[in-house]
Amino acid sequence: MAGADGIQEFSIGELARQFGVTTRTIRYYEDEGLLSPARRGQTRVYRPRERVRLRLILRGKRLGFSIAEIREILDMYESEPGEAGQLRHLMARIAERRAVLQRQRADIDRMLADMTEIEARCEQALGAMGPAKRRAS
Amino acid sequence: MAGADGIQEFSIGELARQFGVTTRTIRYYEDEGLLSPARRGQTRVYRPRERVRLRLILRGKRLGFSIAEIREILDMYESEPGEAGQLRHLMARIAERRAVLQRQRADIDRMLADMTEIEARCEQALGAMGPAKRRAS
DNA sequence: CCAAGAATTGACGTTTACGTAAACTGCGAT
DNA sequence: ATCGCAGTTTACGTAAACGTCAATTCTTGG
Repeated sequence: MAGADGIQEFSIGELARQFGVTTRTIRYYEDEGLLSPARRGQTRVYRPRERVRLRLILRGKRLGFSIAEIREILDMYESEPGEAGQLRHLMARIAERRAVLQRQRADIDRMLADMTEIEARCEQALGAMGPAKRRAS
Repeated sequence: MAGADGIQEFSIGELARQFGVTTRTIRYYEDEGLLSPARRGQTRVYRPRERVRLRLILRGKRLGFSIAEIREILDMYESEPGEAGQLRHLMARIAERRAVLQRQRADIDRMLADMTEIEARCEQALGAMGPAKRRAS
């Protein structure tokens, strides 16, 4: 489970269990260029860096992003301090992504507010219902 | 575009333009039971209620929900004050949905924080770059 | 040394969410 | 009348994101 030295290593199966996905999924992400684990012989070896990447991938998935979008986001995380033009381009992409995220946040807030409202109506309906018909507090 | 009386009506094409989707998409949502517009003859007529539903559907899409999840959410919005058991069940589903939304919100906040950090590194790299290499302020 | 449980590659299957094309209908303007 | 446009149904096509074998190899505890 861990290398002889201090840094931790994981097999594909361990990673799959930890994150609740299948090994197929992890290999698929590699095919799509989102992961590139080291190899010991023929076997994949995942170290912290790849683990972090997988965590980011799954975070993106929970937000509904496509593999292509996630690839773009990952590229942002490990962009080298390159040339000025590159940097400006990267900052533009960050701005776009930020805009999408903020819209999603607004959507979530609206939907959460709606849930709260519906919930209140439910509670009120329960309250207005003869206590005989209720079963809990 | 509007009925003889006060309430507004829309054709499928108008709705598609307003929301930036295709008519195919709107018909698909109907096939999936998410919309059920009135009919004038054979032609679909959309009134405010269906328009609101479409707005909710697209909000759900932006958050990455599947058609099935969106169907569930829509069901919550127009649940009739039914029986106590139903109400409790509905409230449980609301709680689940709220949990998902809150997790998404947390994911978004983390990602936004990351974007801010990356952006800061970019700006710093630009600043540390000989002003000769920069092109804007 | 050896059986059994992981891992690997390859390939075909599946579901979701529409896109796209064909063939037809109804209607308002010319 | 008819031209053209918007709408309708039916049906096949497709890209994305894996699922699901199958055949093979690795490696590891006993």
